Amino acid sequence: MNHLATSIACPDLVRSSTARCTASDVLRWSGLHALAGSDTDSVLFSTRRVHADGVLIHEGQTFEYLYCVGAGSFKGVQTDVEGYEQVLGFAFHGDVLGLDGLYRGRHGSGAVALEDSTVAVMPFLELVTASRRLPALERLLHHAAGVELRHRSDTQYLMSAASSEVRVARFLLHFAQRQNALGLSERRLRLRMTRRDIASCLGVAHETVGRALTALAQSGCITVSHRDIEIIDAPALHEMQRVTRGAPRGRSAIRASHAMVA
Amino acid sequence: MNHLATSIACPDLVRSSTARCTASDVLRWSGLHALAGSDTDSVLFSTRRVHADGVLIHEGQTFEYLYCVGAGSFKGVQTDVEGYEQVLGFAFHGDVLGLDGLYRGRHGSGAVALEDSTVAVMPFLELVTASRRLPALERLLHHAAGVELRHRSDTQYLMSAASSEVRVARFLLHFAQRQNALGLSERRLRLRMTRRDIASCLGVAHETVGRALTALAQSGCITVSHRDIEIIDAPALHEMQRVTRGAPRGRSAIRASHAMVA
DNA sequence: CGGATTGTTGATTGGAGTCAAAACGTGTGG
DNA sequence: CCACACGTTTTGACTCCAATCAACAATCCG
Repeated sequence: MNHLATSIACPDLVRSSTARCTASDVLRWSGLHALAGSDTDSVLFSTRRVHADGVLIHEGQTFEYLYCVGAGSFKGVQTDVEGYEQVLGFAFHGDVLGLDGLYRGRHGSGAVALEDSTVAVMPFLELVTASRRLPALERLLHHAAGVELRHRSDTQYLMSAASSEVRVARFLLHFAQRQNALGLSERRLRLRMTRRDIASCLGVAHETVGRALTALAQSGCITVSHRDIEIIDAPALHEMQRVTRGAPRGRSAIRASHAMVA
Repeated sequence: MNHLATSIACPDLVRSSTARCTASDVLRWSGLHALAGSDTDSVLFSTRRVHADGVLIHEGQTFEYLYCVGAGSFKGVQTDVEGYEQVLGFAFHGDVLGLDGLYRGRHGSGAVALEDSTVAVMPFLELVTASRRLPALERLLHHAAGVELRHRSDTQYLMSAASSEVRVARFLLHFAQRQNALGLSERRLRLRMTRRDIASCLGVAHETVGRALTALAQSGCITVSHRDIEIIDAPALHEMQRVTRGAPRGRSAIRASHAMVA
């Protein structure tokens, strides 16, 4: 996967300070295979290894780099004055981290590795200037922003569910969908994060996440073994996940489709 | 504020199809005053009026335009299969709508006007090509993405609060802060949205929003009259808003600052 | 004026937060 | 290799907050 074009020949033992990857690699990681070409092969990024629980981005840090996850996984966090750590979301292979630094040149949220991980380090200003020559890099940036916004919406959707069981069911389905998009199994899930991280992200107590998981297991939807979860009855999970807050009493959806503006 | 440069002389009766504004206007609306110059004066956008409850962006619509709010306000919505309308956030003067269309070229969420409003219509592809010549437009795009991501984080923070009263207090403070950033009063707030919209955004029942408001009023923090809210005791509101889920039991914040990776 | 939407208030009840304790896993150092 | 400490996970019991249902008042429309 790594084109070590001009670099050292021992891929496995490359020092993190010297390891490099190309923009084409990043494009492929992000799912933009068609945009990887000979021109982007010549754009090199350094890579950085982050061990489990290591901090890739500190909250409040000045914005300099964007990172693309090559291997491993991260959680996005925001710590409030009380020291409570709110988990904003999770990032996996191909996701770009650090985009919130676009606001006022400071990272409003941090990124912490859930396991030993590797990222491509993309200096933002260089990326921008290079993107004026290379539309592929421009597309990469826009795509990354779109994906990030999409993930935020999804997370809000998770949190909006009324019951905790529904939230957990949605979380599992969402997780499975992302795994599937990466070519992994959508049935066998290995959770990289703790129950507490999930709980923070869903806005419930961490005990509640556990209870919801055992409840879902007892109803036959899933099996749970530590952090390994297997989805047994996906349709049942989907059915469970549908229940939202309140009845669709208003006809707001209908009204909306009427209220089209020319 | 609007430069009706070459247009008709009766501003109030201008047809939406003919009204125009310049990129400099949009830059100023977004707070990027320093970037507005003679070069951006020559870039024209058409404007569009949307009456109250009018739909600016339909969910699922193909992505063509970005919109910058010139006057009025909007809510971002996502309707699920059941017809339940989840409010993702609110947009005011200077906010850019439609960025979630960057993901797969379709708008994942819609935008509905809370009152009669006006937006600048920016064709995305034209904006991108123009931005290669004009760094100011490039900056505009990045700034808009940063602001959008910031708003999403803020909304997640609102929803993460344990008690409903805290959520509402945070919502008011957040709202006041945005009003203040626009040069409006941070004490006198006029809510443009219904209690139900707020409730959806905060993830609580709409009755609960009302109860929380009356409770905050009875404790002397605020006064409430319909949709007009005055913040009487801002420090007390801040104090109220601090309470988060659970005690700061772990030393995660401390550990994080130790776990710096080179 | 009348209908619909919005907002408020009350009574009830279930669900989830909280506290507590124990089982389980993991990694560390003796 | 074992012992120990620490974090994670699970389970239980209790309490209370907020969802829900319901009725009503206020407001905004045409």
